Amino acid sequence: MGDEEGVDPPTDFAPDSSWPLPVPVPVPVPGGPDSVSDTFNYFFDWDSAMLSEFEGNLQPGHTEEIERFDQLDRTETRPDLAGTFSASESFAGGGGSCVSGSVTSSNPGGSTDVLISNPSMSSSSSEDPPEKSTGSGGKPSEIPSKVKKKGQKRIRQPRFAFMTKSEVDHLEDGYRWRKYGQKAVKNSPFPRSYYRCTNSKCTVKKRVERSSDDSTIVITTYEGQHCHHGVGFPRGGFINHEASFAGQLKHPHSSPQMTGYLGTLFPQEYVIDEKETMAK
DNA sequence: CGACTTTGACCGGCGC
DNA sequence: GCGCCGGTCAAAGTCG
Repeated sequence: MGDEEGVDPPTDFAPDSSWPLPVPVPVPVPGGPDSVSDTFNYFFDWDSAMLSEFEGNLQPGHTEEIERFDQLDRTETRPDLAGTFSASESFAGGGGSCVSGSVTSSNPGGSTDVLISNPSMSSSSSEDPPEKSTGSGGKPSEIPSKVKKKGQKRIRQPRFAFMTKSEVDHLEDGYRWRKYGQKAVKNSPFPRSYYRCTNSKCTVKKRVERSSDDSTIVITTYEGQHCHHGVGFPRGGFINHEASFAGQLKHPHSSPQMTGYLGTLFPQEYVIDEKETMAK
């Protein structure tokens, strides 16, 4: 009945519902801008990662993995970790937003709680600020025009970044995004745009910026994980090029169809096999 | 009219 | 302690 009527995420992380976030092509940014290099410090064995994700989703233990992954994310700048994580460890917990923290919930009856359950979700929840009361004691209740939830430490969600060669900054990925900010980044002539999933129950965010090294390369960093289907998203269907992208990665050398598919949907010149391209 | 983008300001973390 | 910088907010503007 209603448990899978489209809007609500299925009870649990079914492979077709919670997208393993796009595709973190393991691209070591060449000389990378410090702002992103940390993200790229991870070198996933994406093949395994994807498999792990799909297979592991249904396992009850993924909760722990999520937390673990979250920790990994926080260790970001540890080069020693690069290439050390096995995909199953690092990606299986790709979970983020909708589960972060406590997880999942899966709340068969309603997905709403899922979001709120995350104590660390300080940044978002803008939709329904429960009570930012934390006033932190510093600010007078006098309406600080821009009062933020203080006192709460911002814990980042697991992030995945990938580079795509494209002329457009904002690539279609099957989800609707609302831009909530743009900032000039240091060491880069290009601004960085901040997007948030328009789904009120979803706190996934993504940053989009162009590589200062190669302006044709768009660096997209996802934070969190969708807990809903993309727009017009047929269950299990790949409409999202990033998802397709993922599929492509699973068969980097034997999926000509996917390549064609991508080409059809997205005229831009996407670099699918960046492992090769960037490796040069 | 609602949804989305733009943009300036604010806040917190971090390095010096 | 101070300043820089990334990230976010929210008012105003734009568009369909």
